[in-house]
Amino acid sequence: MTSENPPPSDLAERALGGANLPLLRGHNAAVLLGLLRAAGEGGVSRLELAERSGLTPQAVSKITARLREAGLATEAGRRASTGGKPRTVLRLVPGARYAIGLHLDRDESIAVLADLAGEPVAVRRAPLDLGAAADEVLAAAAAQVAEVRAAAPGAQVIGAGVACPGPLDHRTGVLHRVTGLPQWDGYPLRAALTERLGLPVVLDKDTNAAAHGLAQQAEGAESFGYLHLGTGLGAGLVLGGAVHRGARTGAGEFGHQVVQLDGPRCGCGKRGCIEALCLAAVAAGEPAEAARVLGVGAANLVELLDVDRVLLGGRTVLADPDTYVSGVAASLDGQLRAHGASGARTVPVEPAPGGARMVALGAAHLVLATLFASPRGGLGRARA
Amino acid sequence: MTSENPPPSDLAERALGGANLPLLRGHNAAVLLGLLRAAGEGGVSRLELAERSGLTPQAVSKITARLREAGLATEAGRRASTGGKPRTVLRLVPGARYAIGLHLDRDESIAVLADLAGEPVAVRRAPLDLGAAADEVLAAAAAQVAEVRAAAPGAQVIGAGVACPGPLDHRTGVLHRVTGLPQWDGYPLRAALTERLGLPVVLDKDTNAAAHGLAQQAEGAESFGYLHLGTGLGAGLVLGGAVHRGARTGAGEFGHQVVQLDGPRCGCGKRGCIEALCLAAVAAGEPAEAARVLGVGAANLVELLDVDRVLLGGRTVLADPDTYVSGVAASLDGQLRAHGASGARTVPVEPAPGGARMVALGAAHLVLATLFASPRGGLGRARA
DNA sequence: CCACTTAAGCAACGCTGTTGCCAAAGTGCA
DNA sequence: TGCACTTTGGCAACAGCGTTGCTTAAGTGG
Repeated sequence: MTSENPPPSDLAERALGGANLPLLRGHNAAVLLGLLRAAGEGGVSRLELAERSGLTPQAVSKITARLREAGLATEAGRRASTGGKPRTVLRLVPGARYAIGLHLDRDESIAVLADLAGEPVAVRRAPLDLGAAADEVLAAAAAQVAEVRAAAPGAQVIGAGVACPGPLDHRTGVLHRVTGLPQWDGYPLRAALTERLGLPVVLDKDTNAAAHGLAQQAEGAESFGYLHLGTGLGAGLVLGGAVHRGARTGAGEFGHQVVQLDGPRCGCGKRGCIEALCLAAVAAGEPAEAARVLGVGAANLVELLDVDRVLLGGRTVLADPDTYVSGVAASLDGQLRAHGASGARTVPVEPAPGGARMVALGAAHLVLATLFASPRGGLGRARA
Repeated sequence: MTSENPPPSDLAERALGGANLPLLRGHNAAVLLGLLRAAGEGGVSRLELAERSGLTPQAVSKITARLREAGLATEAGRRASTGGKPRTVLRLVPGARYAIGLHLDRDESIAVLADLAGEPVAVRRAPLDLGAAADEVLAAAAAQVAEVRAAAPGAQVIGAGVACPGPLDHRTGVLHRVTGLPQWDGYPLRAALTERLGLPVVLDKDTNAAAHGLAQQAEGAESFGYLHLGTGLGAGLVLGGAVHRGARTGAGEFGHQVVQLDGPRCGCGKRGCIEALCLAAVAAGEPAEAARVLGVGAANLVELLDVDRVLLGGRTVLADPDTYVSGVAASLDGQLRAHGASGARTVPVEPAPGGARMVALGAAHLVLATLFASPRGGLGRARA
């Protein structure tokens, strides 16, 4: 790769659609990088890359040669022979690039340094008062980022992904009214951090960052809903392999889905919101009832969007994972079975792996994603 | 266009991702065709196509020359001069290709012949008993298709889109248990019709076909929910310009969203489904209450997916559009305003245009869509 | 009538993936 | 040990894509 790829996902002021050769080149490079990442430490041979990408073996040879020249990939051993010359295995070079992930939560912040393979290289966790002055918060965040960068001196860091609670605009990087923290309303966090860190910054909701990270890890998880039960209740949606943010980054408002017409009033002003019902059950020490309600909401989500699975996370869930996972699964199954009749479909409910740093790692993945292409995206397949 | 484009959206046995030059060529041709269609009868100049696609003017000249050679586009007058040579206007040739749209409903079927511009050229409406034997239904459908084809003898028909109620698999073209019509369970309708009609066939749910058609018509309707209230209640979802079908074409099960925990039992076996509540209100002669409930469900959908607008259709709505549109709008607004606080966002609620033949026309659009590219899809924009 | 402006095609070009061919590097049997 | 065979993967030539530089076409306006 003698010249840099055009960034596959940019600000995208307007999607134009026309494609030219440099774009084609960058796209194919991103596709192969995506396949290399998916192969993990085991690696892939050139011919396997050709099969999976639809490119010819010769094209794969050329493109991987550029990737190796750029230091992004390397040869790593060879397969067993099947009667002829054994296949050479190619592997991603994890240390070729790094990305920062920063999770700014209400009372703490977590920063990670992730390598090209998406593995965390360094993690820093520190208390944070998101209600403090903006400059104070930015300084703390910058210091934390500097600490994780110190873990790999000289590393080529391509950007920082920042995950926050509450409504925000992913495209402009501006925060909206974070519940209970009015001082952040309208604050251009991405611009401020870009300047402070000297790095490209992407900003997203915490649930979206988590969902994005989970989408990279779970193998065939093309579509799922990630339900986050913590101080509030939110969701991240992955549809067709990509995070669905909606027209204004507002998608995923799962907590204020009404599941009880004219039910008890919620803090948001509506009645019968699932968040109000769930949190009331949690407060009353009835996690089983909370899980039942959550399962009904999950069933609504599954039926409306036809997702493959449901993942659960957040502090409340992490405190008692078995109760929630089995409770939600039972409730969800009951709903689907009642409805499904012959369909008899079951949707797996699982705890989201990764623990507390999952959101920060997902934020780092948001940055890394600019280098890779998911198999779904792009023009389609090359060969008829 | 000396050789045929590779079909941009095919069976897609597996999305591979790699792109080569023929694919690039077909993609750009599809992009320009999409822009030509969007321009309508007014047409577009080459330079405007270049701006909107991101391609260079010279590339647009070459590609449009191929399109003109293939008969898909033509020159149509010129713009007023701005001091130099006036721009030549290009326009789609509507009669260059046609597509069949077939809506098989429970008690009637509607067939349309649509031209390249998506306009209906012929419409046939006939009673149909979907409960009859498969051969009988197929014969009736084939006869109806022959009738609309007769309206344009010699027309080049590229395929037929077929819209059905109930669950089905869009990818394989197999019907699942259509409510109340068990004989269709597992029937490979697409394969049967492909053979019978001698045309490529795409099969989709009626609500998806409607949503797809509406997505082509409404200008900037990148994302919306189409709610269909007829004998049942369903939805078609358009997210990011494309119909969202989910992993198994099961998305859009809006009617059995639970909005009343432990509410009245629904025919599906669950409790408090929005369909049961709505239809009960309709049966009781209380359309205002039905609209209120529908509005709560619409608010759930809007908040979960962050769509731009809500469209209403279906027989029940068509019978009393004003009541439903204003009732749902009021209910939806109330929900969003209560929640939104400063956001104060309003989501327009509109009746779906097109009347009874809308689903059939949308089905025809499903076929035509294989020729066009939406501005969102593809690799991105060409020029930095 | 002529200078100027704008549109659009021609020709040469750089670069993409593709094709045909050959060297490299193994296996397995004689 | 040697040789036939299989498979991998690079080299070289190539067709075809959009791009660039330039020319021609077709208007306006003084």
